[in-house]
Formats: sequence, structure tokens, C-alpha cells
Amino acid sequence: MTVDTNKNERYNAREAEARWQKVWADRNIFATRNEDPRPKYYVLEMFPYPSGRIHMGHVRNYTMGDVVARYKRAMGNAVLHPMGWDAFGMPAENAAIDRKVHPNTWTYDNIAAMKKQLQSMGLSLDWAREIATCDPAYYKHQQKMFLDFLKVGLVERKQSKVNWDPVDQTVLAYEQVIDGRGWRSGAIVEQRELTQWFFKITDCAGDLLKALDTLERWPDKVRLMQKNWIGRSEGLLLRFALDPATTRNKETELEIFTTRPDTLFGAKFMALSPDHPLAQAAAAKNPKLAAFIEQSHRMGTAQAKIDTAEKLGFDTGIKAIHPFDPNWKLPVYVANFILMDYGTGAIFGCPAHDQRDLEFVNKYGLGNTPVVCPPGQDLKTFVITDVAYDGDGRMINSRFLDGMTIEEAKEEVARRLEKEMRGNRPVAQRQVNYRLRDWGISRQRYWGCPIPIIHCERCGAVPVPEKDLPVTLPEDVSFDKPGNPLDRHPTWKNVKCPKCFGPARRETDTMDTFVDSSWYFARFTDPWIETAPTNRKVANEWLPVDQYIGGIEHAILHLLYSRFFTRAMRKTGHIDIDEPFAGLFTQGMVVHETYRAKNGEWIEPANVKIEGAGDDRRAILASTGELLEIGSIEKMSKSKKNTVDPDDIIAAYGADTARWFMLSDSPPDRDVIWTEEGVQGSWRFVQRLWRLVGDIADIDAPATRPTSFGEQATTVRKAAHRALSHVSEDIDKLRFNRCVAHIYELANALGDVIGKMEEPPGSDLCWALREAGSILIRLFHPMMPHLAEECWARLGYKTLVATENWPQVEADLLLESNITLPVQINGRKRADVTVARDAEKSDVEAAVLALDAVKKALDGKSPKKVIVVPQRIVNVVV
RNA sequence: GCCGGUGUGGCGGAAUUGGCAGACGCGCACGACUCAAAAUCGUGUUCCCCAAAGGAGUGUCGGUUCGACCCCGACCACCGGCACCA
Repeated sequence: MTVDTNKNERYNAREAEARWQKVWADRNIFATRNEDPRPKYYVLEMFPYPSGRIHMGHVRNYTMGDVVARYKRAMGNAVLHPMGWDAFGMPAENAAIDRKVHPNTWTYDNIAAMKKQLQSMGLSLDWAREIATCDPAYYKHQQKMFLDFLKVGLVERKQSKVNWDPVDQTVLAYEQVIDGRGWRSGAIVEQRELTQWFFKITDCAGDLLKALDTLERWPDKVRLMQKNWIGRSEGLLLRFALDPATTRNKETELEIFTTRPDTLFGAKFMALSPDHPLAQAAAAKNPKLAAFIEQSHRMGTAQAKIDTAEKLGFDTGIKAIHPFDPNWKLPVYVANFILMDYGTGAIFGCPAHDQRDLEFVNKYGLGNTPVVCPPGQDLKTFVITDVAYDGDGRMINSRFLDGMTIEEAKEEVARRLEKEMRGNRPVAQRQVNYRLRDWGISRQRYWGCPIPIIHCERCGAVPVPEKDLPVTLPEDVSFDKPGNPLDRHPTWKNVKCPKCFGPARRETDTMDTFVDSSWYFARFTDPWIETAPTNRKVANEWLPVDQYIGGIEHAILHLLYSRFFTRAMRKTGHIDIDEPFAGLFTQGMVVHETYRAKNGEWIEPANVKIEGAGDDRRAILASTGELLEIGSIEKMSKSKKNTVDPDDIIAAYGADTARWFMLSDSPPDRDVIWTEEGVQGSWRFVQRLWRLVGDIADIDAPATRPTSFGEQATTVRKAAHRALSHVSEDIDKLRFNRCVAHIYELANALGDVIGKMEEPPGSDLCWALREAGSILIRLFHPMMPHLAEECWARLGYKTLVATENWPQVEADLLLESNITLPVQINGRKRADVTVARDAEKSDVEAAVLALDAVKKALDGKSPKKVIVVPQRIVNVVV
């Protein structure tokens, strides 16, 4: 049969997509019922900030989630796939400053625009569950939880040194400072001493670390990053007595933290952070020391400065007494490299085995004594000069520790000092220390969730009574001056104390927007409940999220905060799960070539024409013909202008083409390069599938399944079921690029058969082609849902493919009765041999030795060895 | 500096995890259809060799193995995370 492809009209994506979106919406097929008895599956993509327009990163992220959602629905699950808006944040305030629009108006306008864009992508979302974090109906629950956390001691107000972003005029958490700069503004952060609200994430440090092992469906990379961020180290908290003759202060001892108590006999000095209370006390009586401390502070926190900074110290004159020898006195320095917020802000220095300590003693002439001898090292020649030794070995120069391993020595020191009492406390105790710091959540901004606290001079920080929640943001604010409009609002901040009814003032700081996104996944499970943040029973049923998908940039920030918040919600009775996200997938970025004009200006891809290929390939400015410089491939960004607008792509090719391209070629966890050629390739495939289904629709297939299948029909059926088997497995493992390849293979195979079909085709073949067609459509439906509906209807089905079941594999078709094995001679492929699938090894060997190529290689001799790996390969060793 | 990852045709990438290297896509070349172009279809496309035969080949060098992209050792390059954490 010859097929006249010209008679087929082109698939009109624009018209069809809008039509099917309407059908889905009218029939409300993506609404999820909490009472649905089927197995639950929660798939979630990180919700967007409503910046105004979606970008290609969103398209990639939401396409992946939609593939999973549609697939799981076809597999018979009750699927929860919601969408919302991470709607608080700085850009809304900046818009208010620049354009005189109210942040609320700006945000909701953006939400409306972006919602329309997302809908044009054909995502199978339950829009009835849509939430925006700036909605008082959402943030009132957040305020309630803040108060709950406060009650159980997970919230704390304390004065501390914080990172201040001078551009955004607000405090930032440690996680939000990258290379010494604010994560949003890029400004070099300053250190300020402020009173702030903190979530005590450090209370959970041990659990957050330990539970990482249970997150089997998280990328190892993310788990490792969190592990390093939490930074556990085991050591000894150790009190040194101070020599009373050398100190006029009231302190009689100095507490330090060390992970190397084994090196105690190599100690040469003690060092205090410039912020240490003892250093401060000593400085009060010593102007030179005060000057030194001042100078250390001025060094700042910039990366380059820290890298090159010299280790500087100031001898306080105080002496500390060695815990194992009352006659051994160690000088106490204030040193610029000791951090106040790790350990106790003080150390003992063992220069032979710590590089920083070594640099320090070399500068101040304090010397060093090695106490760990590397294996195989001659004691007499073992000298440390300017490289400290931090490897393994045996103890030396260490009295009762001599000869022990490092581990034995650590244990011995801990054992002895634990038992030794001074005052009524042991001299030392074992301690686990974490690098993680508490999460400072106060932000000096307007567009955030108000912290529900009232400050009263008499009663202190008083929680807003629950009946008064939510504390809503005042509408009448002005952004004509820098700083926080709440702080200078004439009436909002002045209130009565809920306790004593005296005059009081509202907390004007708002919460970090990362608080908003730390529990939205729980709210989606029942966004309608007004009396509590969660409907606990429903939340427990849906959570944890089965598959969470988002960018790697949140590996620490959002993903760590959410894990903490889930624990805090459990402790306060809002939920009963440990971990929010059972499965995590971090997708790569969308990148694009950059183009630059002679005047240095970046040019948008939409204005560029590409001509030639290979070495002749050149970029030209479409309007003038000017030759452009083709730059490196980079993340799509406004600054390099290498962005492609999803709206333009969807208008030109349709959402299915954009979705298909996003899933093709690049593994989903790697970056994908957006190219015009690639998009056109996807678009061609959309048309090809449309024609292929048209050809199949024209075939007159019998209604009942034939009792037997001929060779061609069997080939068709095998191709379809093999593709089905592969695609199912690959979607399960989120290997979308391989799904795409297998769908291409099936389409190619069917196209081949139809092209070479005899006229008229047998009824068995007609039936097989129709079966294959219906499988093919259901296979690509998760990726290209509109085209799938259109094709499904074209085959005459009256149902929606979006509500169809996933096809069933016929396992028999995956097994071949005869298989062709490669035959190697000395490890190199020389021939093939076809044998029965279950042939005995000896039969295979006989068949191989009968091959001409093998006989020729053997040249009459018998082989040294014949290795037969059943169903894999045969190797003849000559 | 410490920790981790990656390295395969002109390009994006496959390879049942120790068993036919290069699936699938892009690009390119040639052919068919067309007055022509677009679209579409067909053929080819790792390199060397006119072709065949053959040879080389998964960042480099070495090792284990009947057999290595895959395991081991050393090195090189690029990417990411952390970084005065005691």
C-alpha cells in the first residue's frame, strides 16, 4: 500500500492545544479528591516566584513534573499535582519603588499573567488548590505556627552578629550569603550586631544529618552538600585553668573545643577570638589590645581578604595551665583567625599538626613539638618546619600517650579528663559540634509575613493572641524613602500590649520568604481548611511528597529549611511525618548561545539569524545584517540577553513541541542547550506522528484480535511492546531523554512497516498496527498531551487519552526464541551466531566452532578456550 | 586547600552496569519528488584507507581480565560545593 502523505493536513497545534485545554478544564479531570481510595502519589515542582513571566527553566521543570503526574495517573494512582506562588519578596518592593505600583497589585497582576502562561503549557494541575503565600489566608497559619514554635522553644530572640545586606537593607541568613555577597543583590554583606528572631534549626542538627541516610531517593550530591553544611565534628570541651598570677580578671578558666585532644602535649599557645568575653575584658584594661581587636574587626569578611590574611595575634600576658601538668604554662593570645561562633571561640594551638597554628607560631617564635609520628618515619629526623602533619601515626613526645594510635590517644585523654573534677564539674566532656547555625528569619522589609509579636516595655516580647491573627500588612504604605515602610508607618506599629494593655509597638520585621516556602507542600494537601495550617489526617495521607522536582540551587537553602520546618510542625502537632520529600530530583538549567554586536551590546536570539554550518556557521543581526560574535553557551539570563520567551515558542510551534524538546537529548539533571534547530526537529516529529497516526487511522483493522500473527505483524507488535517496556521503566527513573529515544524508535519502526506494506495488508497486520498506534499515543501522551488527544480522537476513540490507563506489556513479546550472539575472537568481534535462546553452552560452542570466520582464525588448531556467556556473547581465545 | 562530580563522533548524548561502542536526535552530504524552492521521503555519516580486506578508537599513561567507556593505580582538564570550623 502506498500512502499519500500529501492528502494529510498539517497538525495545527495552536488550534488543537487551546481546544483540548478547554475540554480538560470543562470536564475538570485534573481535580484531585482527598477521599480518592486509590494509591496516592504526590508530585510537586518547586513553585515559582511571580516575577511576571515564566522562563524556559519553568518550562523544563513543570514539563518534567507533568510527565510524572500524567504517567502516575495512567498507572492508576490518585495524583496530587498542585501549583501556587511564592509571592512575598524583594522584587515586589523594588517595583513599588521604581514604578509606584503597590506590591500587592504588582504581585497579583504577575500571578494572573503567569497563570495564563502555565495554562498554555497544558499542565495537568489541580488549580482548585492554588495558593499564594502573600494571601493572609495562607500567612495567618504561618503566624500561628511561629507562635506554636515559640511555645515549644524552637523560636528564640537573641542579639547576635548578623549579615547585613546594604543594598536590600535587610538581614540575611548565613545560607543566603554566597562568597561574602547577598544572594539577591550581590552586595558585599556587612556584619552588624542586631536583635533578631531565630528558628533553632541547630536543635535538629543531629537529626537533620542522620536522617539524610534515609533519603534514598535524593541525589547523593544534595545529601553530601547538606552533610557538609551541617558539618558535624566530634571532640572534647576542655577547661584550662588560668594562672591567677597573670590575670586581673575574674575569669579563672578558659573553655576550649578541640577535635584533637590527642595532640595536647604538642600545645604551644592558647588563642581567643577577638570577640571572646575574656579578650573583651582584657582589652578594657589594655588599650593596645583594644586597638588590635578593632583592627581585626576591620578586616571584614570578604573572601579575598580572608584568603590572604596573615595570622596575627596579641599576647594578653595571661597564662593557661596545661591540664596534665600544673607547671606547664601556655601563653594566651587573641588571634584574628579564631571565630567566636564556632565551638567556644577559643582554642589551644598545636602547631606541629595544624597548618594555621604552625603559621602562627612561626610568626611569633613559639616553636613546635611533633607528637604524632607518621608510619615509617625515623623519629630522629622528624622535624616540622612549615608544613604541619595532619595524617595518621603513633604518639610521641606525649608521656603516657606514647606509642598509642591517634584514636587511642583521643580516647585516653577524654577518659582521664572526664573523671577529673574541678569545682563540681569534670575538666572535660565529650561534645559534638555542628557548623550549622540558627536560622535568622527577621527581615527589615515590608513585603513579607509579619512576625506576630508585640513589644511592650513592661512585658517584653508578647505574642499576638491567636484570636487576633492574622496580623495583616497595612495597605497604605509609601516607598519613597529607603528602609522598611512598616517601621515608619504612623499607626500600624502603635498598639496596646495584649497583656497589660499599656502602650506597645508591633514587631515591624517580617519573616524571611524561605519560611513561606518551607511548608507550602503541606498546605496543598488541604488548602481550604481555615482553622489550622494543615488538615493533619489529610496531610499525613499525602505526605511526604513522592517526587519533588526543582533546581540544584536550593540544595541547601529551601531543602534544608523545609526539612527543619517539617520537624518543627511535627513537634507542634501539625503533621506526623519526618521528612517532607521522599524523592527529590534536581534538574539542570536551560542554556543558550550568546551573541554580541561590535559595539559590545548583547543581542537576543530572537533578533539573530544563523547562517551556514560547521566552521562557516555565523550569526547575523536580522535587522541590519551585521555580523555578530558568537559567544559561549550560558544560563539564560537577562544580563546576557540569551533568553528565549516561552510565549514565542508556544505561539510558533505549540506547547507540545516545547515540552518535547525540553525532554529530548539532554539527561534531565544536566543542562540542556536550547537551539532553534532542535526545536524545529521536535516540531517535525510532531508533524510526523500526526501523519503516522493518520496512516494508521486509514487502515481498516478488524475489531477482534486475530488468533495468529504473521512475521510483519509480529515485528510491529514486538516493537510496540518493547518501546512500552522501555518507556515505562525510563519514566519511573525520570530518564526522559531515553523515553524520547524509544518513542522515536517505535515511530521509525511503524513508519518503515507502513511504507513497505503490501497491498492489501493482511488483517493481522492491520490489527497489529492499530494496537501499536494506540500504544504509541499513550506512550507520548505524558510528554505531548494535546497531540496525544488529537491523535487518540483520530484513531476513533471517544475517551480522553488523559484519563486512559497505561498499556499492559505482553511479556511474551519481549522474548525472542532465537537470539543472535556476537562472536569474538581474542576479544574482538568477528562474526555472529544465531542460536535458540535456551541453547546449551556446548551447542553454542559447537555452532561457533563451525563458523567460517572461526575456522579461519583457528587454522586447524583447537582453541585455547571458548567462553560462552549465555544470551550475551561468545569469545574464542586462540 | 578540602570534599564531590564529569570527560565517548562535527554537536547533545546511548550502551541491559564487565559482554556487539556510537541507540535516538541535531548537523552535514548525496538522491527522489518539484519548473524551482520549502516541506516530505530515501541513503550515508567515529577515524585511517579509492574500495574491499584490514587497522585504530570512549581525556592521558599503566594494571587486572577470555573480554574494560565500565574495576584498580597514577596523572591531566573542566564543572560544582565548602572554606581561618579548631
